[in-house]
Amino acid sequence: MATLADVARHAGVSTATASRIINGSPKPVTEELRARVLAAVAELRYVPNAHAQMLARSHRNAVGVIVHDVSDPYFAEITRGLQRVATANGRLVIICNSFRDPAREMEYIDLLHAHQVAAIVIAGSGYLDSTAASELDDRMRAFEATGGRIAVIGRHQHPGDAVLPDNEEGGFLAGAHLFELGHRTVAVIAGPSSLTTTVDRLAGLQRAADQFGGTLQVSHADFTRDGGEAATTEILAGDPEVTAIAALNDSMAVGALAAMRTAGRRLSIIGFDDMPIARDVTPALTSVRLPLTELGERAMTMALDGAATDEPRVEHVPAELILRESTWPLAQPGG
Amino acid sequence: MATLADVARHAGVSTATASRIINGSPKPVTEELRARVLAAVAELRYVPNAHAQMLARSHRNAVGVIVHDVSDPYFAEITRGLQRVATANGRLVIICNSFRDPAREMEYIDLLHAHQVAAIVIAGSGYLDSTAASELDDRMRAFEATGGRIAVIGRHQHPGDAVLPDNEEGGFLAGAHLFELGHRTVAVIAGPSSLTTTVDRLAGLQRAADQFGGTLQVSHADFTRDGGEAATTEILAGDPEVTAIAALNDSMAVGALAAMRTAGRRLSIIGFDDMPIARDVTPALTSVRLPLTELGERAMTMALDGAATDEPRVEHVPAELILRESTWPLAQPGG
DNA sequence: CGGTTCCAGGAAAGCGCTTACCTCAGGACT
DNA sequence: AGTCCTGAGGTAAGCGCTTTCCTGGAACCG
Repeated sequence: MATLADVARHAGVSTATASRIINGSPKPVTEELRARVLAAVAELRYVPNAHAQMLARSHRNAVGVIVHDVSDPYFAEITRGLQRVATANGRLVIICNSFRDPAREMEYIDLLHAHQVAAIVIAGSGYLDSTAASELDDRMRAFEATGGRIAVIGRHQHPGDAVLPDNEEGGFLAGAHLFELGHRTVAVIAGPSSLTTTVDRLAGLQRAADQFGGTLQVSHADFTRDGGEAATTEILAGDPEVTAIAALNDSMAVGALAAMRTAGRRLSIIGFDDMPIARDVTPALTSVRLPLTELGERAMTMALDGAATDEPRVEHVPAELILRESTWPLAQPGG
Repeated sequence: MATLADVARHAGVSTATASRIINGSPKPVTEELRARVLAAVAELRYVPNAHAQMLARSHRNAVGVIVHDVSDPYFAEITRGLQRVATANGRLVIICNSFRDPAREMEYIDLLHAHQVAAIVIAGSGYLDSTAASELDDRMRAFEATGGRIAVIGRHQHPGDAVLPDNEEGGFLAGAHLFELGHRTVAVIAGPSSLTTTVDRLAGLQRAADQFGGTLQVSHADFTRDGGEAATTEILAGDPEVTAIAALNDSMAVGALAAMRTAGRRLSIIGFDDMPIARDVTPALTSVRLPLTELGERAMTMALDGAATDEPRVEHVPAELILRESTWPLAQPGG
């Protein structure tokens, strides 16, 4: 493993000079030395040790990202936005999957902290469990105390920079849409009740139910396609009053579609997030859109130009109803 | 920012003792000192500087992953497998998106090299451009020369550890299936011709065509859904002899389905990769399955227990045809 | 020509940790 | 009583790099 010292020796200069040349420091250097050093670098295949650099400069270059699961399309979209902004700013991105486990999340915060990242972006619903939440806050605060910035996406209970999709409003939009179509009893396939996303969307749905005088039948699944399929199978076997389904994300809605196909039934269904797949299933899914990539971009932007302001900045991002073919007026089944 | 020295001072011990206690070194220490140090750690919210640790130990802990694009479901699946194995081994994973750009890929190799990762896994088709390929090889070799391990997924031209899905055989499977159903002229929506994945799958398809006496009409897209949709629109407007389509990945196949729906036409279509979405579109997509998560797991396993063997290890992973509803015998259109 | 500026380049002090080696008691042994 | 351990803890030498400060000589001035 070639070191700077090797390069310097090889080129017959001091490490100081070699370092300056390699990093293109403003200090003037003779062309000849520069050439010698560069030649040595090439010959020795020298690659600077990033850890030593980090230690010597106090410059923090990397940024950390904690998501529930990158391979979930929802987070994949967010991550895409995060990465775009980060790499545009020349930052190295370290991505961590928390798998919705607060403990793991804390570990990762410490890990990223230890790696001296300049900022951490945490995406994904928060935890209702207040012990977990406050321990997390502790960790975040410790990190921020050392000059790091934290931005969260969709986690409004954290007091700090945040970009917040309006989940409550989204829930209301979904509910209002269904009730306006004449549905009176709507089955809701919710996510885990420990997540704020679930709670918020549910709250919006409930507000719509109250306002339109409808009824909600809530069951809980795990935000996965298969969970949605299973939940729907039960719904179809249950209360015949149910004429429409609201799934709290598109993955579960897709599973619901499969269950209905299997059962040979067709209820109106609305999803959430408007993931790319929504327009490619049959019927194309009506969904409450959240601009995921944009959420990521905004959060990373916020995290990177941190320190500019000292008081928490909060950006709200509205939800939007995307009408497609999976919802129809109650009177004319079969849409 | 609290340092080890701060903790030591606070607890009234030397940094050596503090370090030993914090890292749980085997050296025996009085209970009292241990308690004092741990208390200081908690009070000061001390988090060790990972860079300093890396530098002091010569231990390499992180592993790097380079993929074309994590938010592409194909790579999301692979990444999932990579992560599973890596975190199970207590490794930090650094994920980099090359966006199919060899130059960026080289940058990332150097970056990961600089970060002293223990291993690098590169997933995704290689580049046919021989200049790019050889420069890449150069970089990899330099990294390996310092004791790092490299494993590639689906890139057979790299001389080193590799796990290789059998793309050629997959292409053959797809072609054979279509020709056996009685189709004689098959339109192929290929990926960029600069990628080996494209070339290999195409070769298999061609072998099937030769063997069954069929004809291929190849057009190139970019492996995206929209690219597939556009290509299909052209195909439908072209040669009426075409009765089936082979898309070289599922994303493009999904786009093709959309184009057919728009045009009101229904040709048999087969996809590639068997991504999760394949079973949820209508008609459900017949596809050549590659065990993506497994590819990731195997590659990471290989990369991590490196140095065990010195000669390159190559694992071949077979492709498998998954029959669904998007292909049917030529005689009975409408499947 | 002596003195003042410049300027290219080097010496060396860290950055925050780990760890090999050393010290110093107290106890066991001959 | 004198020698040797042995266990608990400290000292300090790096790990590979950056950067401040210093040096020696060339260029410039009156």
